[in-house]
Amino acid sequence: MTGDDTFDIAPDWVDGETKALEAPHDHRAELRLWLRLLTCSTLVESEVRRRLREEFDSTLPRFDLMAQLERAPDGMVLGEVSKRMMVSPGNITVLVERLTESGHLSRTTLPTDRRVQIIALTPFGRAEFEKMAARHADWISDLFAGLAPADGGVLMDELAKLKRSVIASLAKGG
Amino acid sequence: MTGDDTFDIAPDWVDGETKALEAPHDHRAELRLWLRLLTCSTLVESEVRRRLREEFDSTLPRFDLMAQLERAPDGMVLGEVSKRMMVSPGNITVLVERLTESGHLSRTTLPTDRRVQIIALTPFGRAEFEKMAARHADWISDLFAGLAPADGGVLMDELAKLKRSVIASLAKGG
DNA sequence: CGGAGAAATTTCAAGCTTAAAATTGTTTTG
DNA sequence: CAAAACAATTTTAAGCTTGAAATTTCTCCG
Repeated sequence: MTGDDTFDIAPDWVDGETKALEAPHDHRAELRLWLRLLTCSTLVESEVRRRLREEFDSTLPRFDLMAQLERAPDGMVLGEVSKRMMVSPGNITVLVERLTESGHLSRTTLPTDRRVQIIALTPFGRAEFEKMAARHADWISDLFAGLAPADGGVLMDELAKLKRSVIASLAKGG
Repeated sequence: MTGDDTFDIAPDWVDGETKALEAPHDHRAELRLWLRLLTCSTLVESEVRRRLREEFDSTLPRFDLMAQLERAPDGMVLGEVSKRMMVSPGNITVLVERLTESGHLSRTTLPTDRRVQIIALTPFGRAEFEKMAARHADWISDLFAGLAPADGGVLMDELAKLKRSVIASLAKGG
């Protein structure tokens, strides 16, 4: 596919614009960038999963769920949690089931609308989460320690631009 | 760990000048950076998964496996694939099973060492993969289109630094 | 040779994830 | 008011993922 000029010869009925759309653009730079981004986040993420399991016998999804609830002392509606975590509603159902069994979460049906489930951290769940969150912050800090503060700032900015690009593309093309 | 990445505005205080704010236990900058990184890769990754399913009735793990095999015309040992993909060996077993059933992969036992399985793309598998890879490159290109080439370059460099930091931290003894 | 140990892979049990269908409850409308 | 539309959640079926245990096959050393 590389070093191949097959596509330079286009039928006459292909106008400039169509040809441009169909020509094999060089997407290598974007692909490499994407692979590198994915590598970084996979490395960090699997290390975090490993340590959550080893130190707390817990999982990342559970940690994330509790993190969402931490800032909502009065609890949160299931659907809201699902949206914030960007996962399917059915997924939340299972996680909540487990965390309720283990005493980390409480769950209430809203009296005024019995379709709605509200979940919140129990005092026990909150205490457990705080332990985990403190360790989690340490881990991330260690993993990122080799990055100079200035580089961290640049990375924040560039990732913000990337995020805008991705969201714009999703909104436009779906 | 997926999440809202609430911090959309780049923090001006993350730079060399304001080190005073970096108290010993303040890990907020790293946490925010990590959340943003994760948000970006989650956004891209789930879109890629969605499209692989919709357009090809396939999955990201299968695509990744085939991608590893694409540049190995003589095939690759299972363990090598597992290392390169950074997933467990048992995982590869299942993926290979499915892709072999569907005719995308061939699998041979090495005659000189019957413990060793060698897998390779079949011609059909290669053809299918090439279709998918072309589309995949287009998707990534679109998603990243809002990022100026210069920003892409900066991002590559900064992610390289981050990757080094993470790997160094993992090696040191996390 | 023969057994200990190492290496490659598979199996297993448990958990996560999703899309789609089903369920339950509420609201709107004819 | 009932029926239809809508909303929140759960269920279901399928697939991915992992760590640990098991299996098969080699290799090495006495």
